[in-house]
Formats: sequence, C-alpha cells, structure tokens
Amino acid sequence: MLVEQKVTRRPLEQELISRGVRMTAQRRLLVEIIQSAEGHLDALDLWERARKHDSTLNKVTVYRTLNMLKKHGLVDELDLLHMRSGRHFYEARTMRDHIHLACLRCGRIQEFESSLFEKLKGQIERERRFRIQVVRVEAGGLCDKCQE
Amino acid sequence: MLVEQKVTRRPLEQELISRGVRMTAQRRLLVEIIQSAEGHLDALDLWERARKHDSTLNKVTVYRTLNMLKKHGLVDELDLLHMRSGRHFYEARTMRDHIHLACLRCGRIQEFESSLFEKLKGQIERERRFRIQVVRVEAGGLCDKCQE
DNA sequence: GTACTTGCAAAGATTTTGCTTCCAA
DNA sequence: TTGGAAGCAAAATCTTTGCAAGTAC
Repeated sequence: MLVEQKVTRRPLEQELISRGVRMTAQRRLLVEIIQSAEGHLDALDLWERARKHDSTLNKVTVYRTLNMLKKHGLVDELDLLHMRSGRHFYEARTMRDHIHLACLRCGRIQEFESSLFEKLKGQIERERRFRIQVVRVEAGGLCDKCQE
Repeated sequence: MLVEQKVTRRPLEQELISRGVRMTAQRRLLVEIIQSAEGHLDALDLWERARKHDSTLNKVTVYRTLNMLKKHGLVDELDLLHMRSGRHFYEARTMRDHIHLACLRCGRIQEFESSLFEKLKGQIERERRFRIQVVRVEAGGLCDKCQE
C-alpha cells in the first residue's frame, strides 16, 4: 500500500508564482504561516499571527488572500462540525485527502488517512460519473482520551 | 447487503415530545417543513416557507429552533462546501448516513450511500478508538451532466 | 402557576465591497 | 507604466442576546 506523509505539492509560494499570481510581502507572510501551521487556523488566528511580523497588515488582506488561495484550490476550508459556530478553518491542501476527527468534548482535531477512503472516492466517481475536485470528511464524537 | 431507504427515525414531533421538549405552534410548523423538504434548506429558506403559514413567525425563532434540534442531534448542519459562503443548510437526520455530492458548476446536490462508507466509519472507530457521533462527507466537483 | 418560548430590537461576529493609494512585474 | 493588491472605512450577512409579554403543560 502506498503510504505517503502529509506533503504539500510544493511550496505554496512557488505554486503561486508559477500560476502568475503577483507575490507581495503580505501574501508571502500569510502563505508561510498557513504552510508551517501545525493546527487549523481561522481567519482571525491567521491575522493575529501575521500581525506579529507586520503590524500594519489588514484583516481584509487576510480574507482576500484566503479567497485567492481557495480559488486556486491551494487551501481547504473546513468548519470542523461548527464546533465554533460560523468560523472557517484553513489548511494547505496536501497530496492525499484526509479525514478530520473532531472530539466534541475536548476539541482535539485528529487527522486520519485510509485506503478505504480512496476506494470510496473511486466508487463515487464510477457509479455517479461524478468528477471529484475536493472532498471533505469531518467526524465528530469522543476521542479515546475522552471516553474513560 | 442491507439496503435502507432514506428514513427518519420517527416523526420529529414525536421525538421531541418523548424528549420532554415543549411543543409550540411555531416549532410544529418548522419541524414539519424541515421534515417534508425535498432539498436542503438554510435558515432563511426555512423562515420564508414558515412565514407563508404564519406571517408573524420571527427569524430568531427559526435560529433558536434549529439550535434546539442540533442540540438534540435531530438535524444535520451542512455547508455544502461553502458554495454559498457562510450559509448553513439543514436536513432531518436519517437512519443511514449519506454523502453529499455538490456540483460546483450547476449547484445540484446528490446524495450517495455506500457500504464502503460504513466500513470506513468502522475503521476509524477501531483504529483510533474514536466514538463517532456525527459524520459529514461533502464532495465537490462536476456532476455527470456538467461534464459533457 | 411556573418555567419555558416567542417577538422585537439591538448587538455580535464574520466576511465583503468601494475607493484611493501603492507597488510588483 | 500599469494592472493588480493593500489599507481603511463602511456595509452586508448571518447569528445571538436581553428583556418583556405570552403560553404549554
């Protein structure tokens, strides 16, 4: 079985440049934060982190950059089962789709990869002749630590 | 293989009464609309339909009722890949989980059930010792009709 | 009767838009 | 140089909250 680590296609900045997107200092900063983030950030998290490096960076620029990245399919937008109502979380798109497991008690987010998931996607594409571009799977429940 | 139709556990109103939830005319109306809706409604759709029967029903009551149903796990809250940014869609919870296929060109939403999906949930529960309470799968792409 | 629910108005939270100035290519 | 991007302020959306009045059980 092919086991691949969580690997982005290539650095987001490279990807953007090759697509003819104009690189500004703000975009470089935001993209760097998204890429190196361990967890899932929402727009405000991202803004707060960015402001530590560039205190003049505007919140609107964060939203516009996220929209640009979404349009290019370079980030995934999650809402993690609306645990924090209304907020959207972002992560750099990886080579391999993964499932998000959100513990509804402690809030921990785990990621899960599975060849069954890949098979399921194949089944959808075949049986419905549906060309999948993005998939999002979010499961909510109790993680192992919260079941004691 | 067990093939089950899309069947709700039992009428939502019954379910609510048995749980000791106070039934008002407003709740009866909203619950009836949710249950008999063919598609996926957002809060405003729901409000508009409800107002045709009770023009005094307030939008806030819609939000409060949806929150109550969510808390009881009787509706699922979807965002259908943020096709309409910010909006949440609701559907009565059915016995069997299903996958939503959202065509990013024409906007059509299809539903898909699969035993592979059930297996995948089993795998998550076993391998991560994660007790799943809700699952949401949304795939975005091109439906058969939009691929010509 | 009493606790829960509704309507109304107002506030909150998140995201988008208009417009001017600035800057990457 | 020039079209695209950023900053700022304001608007647009969607959702929640506080409180008085009404109602289910």
